[in-house]
Amino acid sequence: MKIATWNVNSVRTRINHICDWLTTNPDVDVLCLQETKVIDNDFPHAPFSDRGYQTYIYGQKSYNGVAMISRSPLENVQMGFASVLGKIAEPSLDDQKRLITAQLAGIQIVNMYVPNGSEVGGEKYEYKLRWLRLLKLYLQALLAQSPNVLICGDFNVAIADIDIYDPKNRETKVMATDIERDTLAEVLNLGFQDVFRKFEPEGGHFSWWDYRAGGFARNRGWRIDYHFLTAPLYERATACVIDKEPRKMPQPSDHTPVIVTL
Amino acid sequence: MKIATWNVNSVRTRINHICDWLTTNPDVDVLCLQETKVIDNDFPHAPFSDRGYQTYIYGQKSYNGVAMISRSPLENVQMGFASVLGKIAEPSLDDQKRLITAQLAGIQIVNMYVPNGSEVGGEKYEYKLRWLRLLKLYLQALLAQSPNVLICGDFNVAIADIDIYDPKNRETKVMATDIERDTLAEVLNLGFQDVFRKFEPEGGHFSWWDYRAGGFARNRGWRIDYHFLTAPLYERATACVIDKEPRKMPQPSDHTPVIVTL
DNA sequence: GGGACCGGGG
DNA sequence: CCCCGGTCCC
Repeated sequence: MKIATWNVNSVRTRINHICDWLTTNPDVDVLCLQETKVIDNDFPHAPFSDRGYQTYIYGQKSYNGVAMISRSPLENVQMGFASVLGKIAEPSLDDQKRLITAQLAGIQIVNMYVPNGSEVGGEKYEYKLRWLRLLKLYLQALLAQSPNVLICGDFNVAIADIDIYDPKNRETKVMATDIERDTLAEVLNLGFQDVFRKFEPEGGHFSWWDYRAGGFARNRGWRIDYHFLTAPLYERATACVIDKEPRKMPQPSDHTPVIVTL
Repeated sequence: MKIATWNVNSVRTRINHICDWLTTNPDVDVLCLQETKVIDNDFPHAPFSDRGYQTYIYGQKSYNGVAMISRSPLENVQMGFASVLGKIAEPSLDDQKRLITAQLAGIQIVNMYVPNGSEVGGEKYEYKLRWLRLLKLYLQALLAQSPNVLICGDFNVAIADIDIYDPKNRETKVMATDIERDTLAEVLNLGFQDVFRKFEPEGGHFSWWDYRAGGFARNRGWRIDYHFLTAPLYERATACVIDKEPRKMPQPSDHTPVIVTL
């Protein structure tokens, strides 16, 4: 089974890129999208259903939005924190549509778009940290039901220095501060491992390059898109690759897909 | 000699269409553009100079803007009413960049983008009529200097019922009212003839189709782009054609080129 | 419907 | 740098 994650930065703008990518990657079973940036009523279902995919969407206007595109029907699709946790202490953490989960073949797949955080120490940064803390409770609840949990998406955190083209002054950079790393580590310590690192110990592998200042041309990237797997899935995994091809196309997303093979 | 007029609805958005069109129409000597929608500092000169064309521009931010693209250098380029008339009674008629003229091989070529008028009877409609009245004085001044005057561009008036796909209720439609026609006729009565009609008496030939409601697919068009010629040039003319091909391309301008052969 | 600008977000 | 959503204009 192949599961992919891709922050597409608008599913409508990128629909042709996504369809072309599915055509050249027909063995991908589930594609997890982030930043669909579209309300559910306007989601382009037809391009996917025409190609034989099911679509599961959780969108909002303008910002955020996640979706799962699957060859086979998914089961028990749940959107947002509250759908899993019941009443949550800070309901505003579900205002932004960033989290969808479903089951396929005994695997609990969680697709997420972690808040970016904007500026270190700002209000959005604090929201990001609170979001990650609630994510821990959310995943605890899922882990209580299944040992096979895969979480993937745009985590907006480079978890190690080798995941940033230039980690200098990283404490000033959102996505790179110790507190973000530690807060995410608290989540991952529930029993999730970075499957990309099972196969690739070296740095210099990135999943996002800023549109500005020729980030991609100069390979000034960050690895912020991941698949984190619980032990049974981690053992099963036979590959995890970053596909840089879509980032080379005209008018690309700033992110590129990451694919895990189980 | 071939002279073309084309309202491109943004020269930057349409630059590839324009260059492709020049490549397939290498015998066009002068291309008059309207609605360049770009300030002079941002005009894309290079695509034209790379292909061996001179560029003469008179632009503004967002709206309006005209340009002349020529294989040979043009002479005595003048922008706006005041450059020809000196002080004008209503200087605001030069606030919008809609008028450029130059000479080539003894022909005075005038490239214009007549105000649209927005709604019949409104403030912009009145501005359009005043603009056309000043145009008459402007052309009188040019005619005093040369018998060979060609005026072309987007006139935003369908001069006869056969120039509208459906002339019903035309008194309510801007670009079709008698007062617009009469005001433009006052200009043309200085000695200009519609050279398209030298070769084509039938209706159903249009140069503009609204983007909305499938205007082009249903051929709901208007003929509002013209070449009007003084007698010596009118006699010389051997062809005048509307080239609908660019309007069939993806992401086209709503107007298509009109080419006169002298 | 499709340009352009602006302001917000990354 | 590029996306979105408003607003203006045609």
